[in-house]
Amino acid sequence: MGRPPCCDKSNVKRGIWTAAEDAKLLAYVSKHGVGNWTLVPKKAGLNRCGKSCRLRWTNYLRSDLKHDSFTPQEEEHIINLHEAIGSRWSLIAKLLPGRTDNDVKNYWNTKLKKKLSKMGIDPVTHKPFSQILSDYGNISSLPSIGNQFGSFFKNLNNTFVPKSEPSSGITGLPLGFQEINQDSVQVQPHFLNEVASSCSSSSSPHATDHQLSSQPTYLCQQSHHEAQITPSSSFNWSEFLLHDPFSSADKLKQEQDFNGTMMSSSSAIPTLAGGSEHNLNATTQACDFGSSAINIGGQRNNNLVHDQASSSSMTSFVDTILGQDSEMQAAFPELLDASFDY
DNA sequence: AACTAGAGCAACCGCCAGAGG
DNA sequence: ACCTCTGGCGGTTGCTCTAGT
Repeated sequence: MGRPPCCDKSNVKRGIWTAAEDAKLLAYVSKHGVGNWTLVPKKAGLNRCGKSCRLRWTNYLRSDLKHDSFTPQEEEHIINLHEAIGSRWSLIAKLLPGRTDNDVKNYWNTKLKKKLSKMGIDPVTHKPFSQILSDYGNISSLPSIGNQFGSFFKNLNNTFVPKSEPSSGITGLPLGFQEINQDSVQVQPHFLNEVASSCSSSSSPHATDHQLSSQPTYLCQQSHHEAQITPSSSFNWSEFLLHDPFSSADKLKQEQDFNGTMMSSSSAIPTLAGGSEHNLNATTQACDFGSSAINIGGQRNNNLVHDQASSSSMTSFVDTILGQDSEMQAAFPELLDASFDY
């Protein structure tokens, strides 16, 4: 006999939240804090599962959330954090102020996985496809390898098979993925050019400002003592990052500020690859983000609310709600400071 | 204008860990 | 030690929107 459901699903509303429900939840949480989520729907007058309320709050209603699109800097950090710690979305989100695990997860699944595949990088291992192939030698033996390379083959099929050239060495691989030798695998420049031109994003003239390093390394998360593979042909993620031609000056400044704060935190990232959960937590907690409004693991910063409300692309309803929230915070700072801890 | 496919995203599901009795 | 409950997490689903035909 399994665990009983947290609520009677036949009697609770499901699906998209209405503006009225949002308002009720926001008003309740602003006044009382979160506390026991199972009691929240009842006290707030909502016919919802407590779990659903918590999710709605954490993923949408929190005033410290960004509702605009991901910046190239954020994208870069997601990629590197995923490389370091895998699909630990909540941890990754904690290192990206204003983003939720759901945001990051969705963005990864819809955008970044495809982008990495286009670049010839397996999004699971962050290794070049060619490296994976060379690791396992004869391609004809690969079907027996099993699930480990499920994503690899899927991505390989989706991305490269239509472009494969029969004359290139390994059957089914494009020229750009020719193995140079057994010890070092090069991603050839012409291939990178092809990838870059096939991507919707364009190279940013200031891309080098955001490089993680001049020679990105590929760490296999599944093996912490794995030797680092350094492609001899240098490139950086920023070459492939999204570029928003409609970025406003404000947004650019925001990105610059963000970059400045994130760079300090990213310096700690490489230690995560081979580190323990303890190290990760320590890094997370130590991460202050300087001018960022969020203090991870600390207290809510009320100053963010106004900026969020004025700069985000939220609907007028949400703007209104956030405005009310801001007023309530101003009126009852001690209440909120004591109640919020995320 | 109508239809379709794909992308994006909000929400749900089920599992797990930890706290408390 | 065991059980129950809750919060949190990652994976998945399904709805909505948009671009293409």
